[in-house]
Amino acid sequence: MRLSRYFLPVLKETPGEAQIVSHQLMLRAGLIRQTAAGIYAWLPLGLRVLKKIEGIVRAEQDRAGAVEVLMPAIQSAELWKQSGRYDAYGPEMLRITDRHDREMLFSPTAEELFTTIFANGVRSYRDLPRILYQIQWKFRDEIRPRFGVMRGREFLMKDAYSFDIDLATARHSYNRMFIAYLRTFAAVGMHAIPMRADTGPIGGDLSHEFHIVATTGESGVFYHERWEQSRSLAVDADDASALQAYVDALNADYAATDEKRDPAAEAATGASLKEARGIEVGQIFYFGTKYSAAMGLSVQGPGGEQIVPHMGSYGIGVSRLVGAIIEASHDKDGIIWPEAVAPYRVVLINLRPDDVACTAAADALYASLEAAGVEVLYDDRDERGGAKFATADLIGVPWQVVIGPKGVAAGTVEIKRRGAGAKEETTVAAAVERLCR
RNA sequence: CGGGGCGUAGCUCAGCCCGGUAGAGCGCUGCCUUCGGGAGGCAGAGGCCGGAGGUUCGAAUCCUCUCGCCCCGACCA
Repeated sequence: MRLSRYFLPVLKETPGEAQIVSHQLMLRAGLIRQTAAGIYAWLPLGLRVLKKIEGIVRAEQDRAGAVEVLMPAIQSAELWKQSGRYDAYGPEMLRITDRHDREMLFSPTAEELFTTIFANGVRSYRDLPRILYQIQWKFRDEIRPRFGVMRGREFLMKDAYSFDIDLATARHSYNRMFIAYLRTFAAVGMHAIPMRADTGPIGGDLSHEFHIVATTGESGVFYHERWEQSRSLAVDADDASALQAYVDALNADYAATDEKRDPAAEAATGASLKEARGIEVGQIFYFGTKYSAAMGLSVQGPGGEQIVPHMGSYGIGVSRLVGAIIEASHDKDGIIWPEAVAPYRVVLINLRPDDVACTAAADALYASLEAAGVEVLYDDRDERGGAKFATADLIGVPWQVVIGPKGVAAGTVEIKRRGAGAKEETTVAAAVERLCR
C-alpha cells in the first residue's frame, strides 16, 4: 500500500481525552477514532490489527475443535426472560424497542441464544460434546467507559460455549479452552497468566481469568514468579487425562486476582509471590446446567433417559487485546507491534521522492516485496525524512527499510528493526531475502 | 448513580474572574529556500466560541436549562 493513497490520519499531539498510553497511541497512530463514550470507529491501520488478532483467535479455536457460527447482535428479550437474565442483567444491557413495541436488546453475551440454537439442532448424547463460538460485536452499557478500547461499551469478543454430557467431559472441554487460550495469547505475542477468578453474574463454580501484566492494568494480580516464564504448550488436548494433568500442574503455581486471594496459598508461595497489575483479556467458566436447564436443552442418553448437558462459556476480548498489546509493547516513540499482529510487516521509506534514482530504487523494492507477498506500507509521500521516521516509529511496523540518496549511490538500503534500534546497511537483495523470511 | 472537571480553528490550548464583537502554536493551502530523525521564510484558508433561552445598547465572557466528553468511586471481555 502506498501511503500517499492510504487513510492514515496521525496526530502529532496527544488528544486530551486519552489517559493511558495505549489509548493515546491508538489515537495518534490513526488506529481508531472515538464517536461516543466507549464507542470507536476502526480506521484502516487499526482494522488490520484487529483482523490479525481475530484470525489468530479463530485459528486457535478451530484447532481446539470449536465450530464457528455467527449470532445476531440484536436479540429478542424473550430468550432472556426465559433464563431470568432480562431482569437480572440490569442497566448494563442496552434495551431497544422496535416499531411494534417489541422488546429487543443489543447482546452483551450470548448464552441464551447459543443454548437455544444448539437445543434446536441436537437430540442425542451422540451429538455431544460440542463447542460453538463466534467473533461478534457486543455491547455492555458500562457505567463508566474509559481507557479507549480497554473498557469500551461496544467491543469485539470471541465467545464460545461448550456442551457436554456430564461434569467429567465438561472439564475436558474447559481444559481444551484453557490450553487454547494460552496458545492464543502466546500466538499474538503476549504472555498471559491464568488466574482463579470469581464467576460473577454468569454463575457456576469453575473459572479462570487470563491477565496480561501491565502497569496500567485494572486488576491487582498475585502470582508465583514461575508464571513469568513462558511454558511449553506441547500437550495433546485430545487426551483428557494428559490434558488434565498438564492443567493441574500449571495451576499448582499460585495465581489469583485480588478478589480471589488466598492467604494460605500466598504464605506457601513465600518470597516467590509477585504482585502486579493485570489486564484481563479472557475469561473461561464452567457453569453446569444453569442455561441448558433454563432454555430447555436436553438430549436422550444411551438408556433412553433425558440428560441436561453441562455447559461452559469462554470469552476473549479481541478489541481489548489491541490495547493490551500496546500497553505491553511500546516506547517513547510509539507502538512496537509483535510480528503476528502487526498491520504491516514492513514500512518502506523513500527519503527523497524528488530524487529520480531514489524513487526508482524505492519503487522497484516496493514491487519486489509486493510480488513476494510481503505486507508493505510504502511511504512515498512528499514529506521530509524526519516526518517519515516519526510516522514509522509511531505506527510500530516491525521492519523499517530506508532508501536514501547515499545508499542508492552505494547500492545499499538501510534496514531497521522497530524497537531494537540498530540500523543495518545491506544490499537490496539481502534486504528482500531478510524480509521475505 | 454520587463527587469533580471540561466543551473556543483539524489538534493542543489562551481569552471568561473584570461584557465592547476571536487569538497562539502545531497542522492545512500556495510560492521560495531546504532535504538522513516531526526544517526555514513569505502569503493565505479555516471558528453562528456545544445547543436553547434569558439579562444587557452590546454576551465566548453573566444567569437558567440542556446535550456531550473526561477524571475519581461502586461494576465489568
